[in-house]
Amino acid sequence: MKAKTATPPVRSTYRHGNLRHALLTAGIALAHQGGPHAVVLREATRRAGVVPNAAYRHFASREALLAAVRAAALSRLAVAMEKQLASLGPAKDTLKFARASLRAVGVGYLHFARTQTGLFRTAFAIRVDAPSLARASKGSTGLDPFELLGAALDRLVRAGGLPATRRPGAEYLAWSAVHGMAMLTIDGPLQQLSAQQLDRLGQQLLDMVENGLGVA
Amino acid sequence: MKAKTATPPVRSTYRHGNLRHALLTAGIALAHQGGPHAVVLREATRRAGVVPNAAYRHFASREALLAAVRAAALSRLAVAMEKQLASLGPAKDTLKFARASLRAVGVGYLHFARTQTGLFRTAFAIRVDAPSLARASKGSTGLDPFELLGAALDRLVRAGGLPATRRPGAEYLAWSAVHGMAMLTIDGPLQQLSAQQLDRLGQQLLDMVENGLGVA
DNA sequence: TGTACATCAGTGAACGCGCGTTCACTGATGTAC
DNA sequence: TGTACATCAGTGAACGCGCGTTCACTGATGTAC
Repeated sequence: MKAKTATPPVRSTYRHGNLRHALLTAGIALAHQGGPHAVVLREATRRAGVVPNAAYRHFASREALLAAVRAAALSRLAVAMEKQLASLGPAKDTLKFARASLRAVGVGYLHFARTQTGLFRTAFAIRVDAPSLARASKGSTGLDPFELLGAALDRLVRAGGLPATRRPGAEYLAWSAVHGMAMLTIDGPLQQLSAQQLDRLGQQLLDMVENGLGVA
Repeated sequence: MKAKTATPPVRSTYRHGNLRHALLTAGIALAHQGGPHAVVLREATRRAGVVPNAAYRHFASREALLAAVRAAALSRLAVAMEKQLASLGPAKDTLKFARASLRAVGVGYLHFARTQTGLFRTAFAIRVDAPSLARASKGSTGLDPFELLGAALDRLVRAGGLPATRRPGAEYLAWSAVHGMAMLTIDGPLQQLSAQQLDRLGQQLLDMVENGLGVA
């Protein structure tokens, strides 16, 4: 069960150069394959080829390192969602495009949870509160995952696809559905489904959300 | 941060009597206030007033104790859902009753997650696969949480409230929505909402599920 | 009803573990003159 | 362009921690005769 680093910690210079970055990278790698629990300060320093307490020059505590990793994970989630949005191609029909945007956000979320399970777990470890989410967790468009969902819903309202009266709270409903399926996919009974089956079920879920929200 | 047991470990007899039960009870209490991580074998023995290794007469490992606690947590979840179902009163209109049943299942789930957070977390720690769920995780009606949901959906189909063609997979869609909201309530941005707001949002979620599933 | 004995639940002591964190240090770097 | 020096990134050694788990034991219990 003990993970050995492939790259031996070789270093010619006394100074590391960019230890903070190296620790963060190592932390992300640990989170990637093992979730938040695997983000172990000593292991991160080992991978960076540095003595354990060296980490304290850059992070106040293990918790601080984990927080940075979590922010990075959220940022990657945002990027994954943006990638799905970008794959939509240019908008011809505004309404269709708006609907497709909402679905793309959901698909990106589900896909990230499935393929980057460790990071997904880390992103939602213990608590996601607005302030901490606001930090370095943005994607390349400058929006965090939650804001991307909100923007998609707003676009849908503007395009006439969602009655404005149903807009308030809609992000929580849509997020719940998608987040729940993500969780059941990585921890629950949906684990044994194939990628294809999961894709189909994901589409059914998005159908349910659209219909349930009253999307035209 | 160190939790001291209120009841001192007093025991007159050499034999404990029912140590297995005492350990399980202690484990449940630990899970209740602290989630799966708080289920620490040594602490359970401390609370049972027994030496650490005594636990090994009854559980093969810490993991075995945790599994038993998890099953108990699932069972309590089932009971919570059954309680909501029982509160419906006698059925006059079959269709109305069937719809109310589905909602009751969801409300019970959400309420359990909110009020028994530690146990809810424990029930869904790491993996919930069908076989392990089948063990001692039933409620008083002999159904586990997932089966209760399935039964509610079946009843709805029989009552004509849900087209049979939409039945397959419906439990995963409904479960996703409710499970997601439960998670966001205990770990996510829904934490700061009041009980009243959460109740309202929960009802909105169930509306979405009904509409989205095509419930008549 | 009384005694001998096997069973096995709980004891006592001890392990090795890797973790996060603290301390006083050393020596490369970049800046001021 | 050359030297003196302050800075502070990384070192080396060591802690205490509580954990899960193993070992050989002891002594109460219940059963067989």
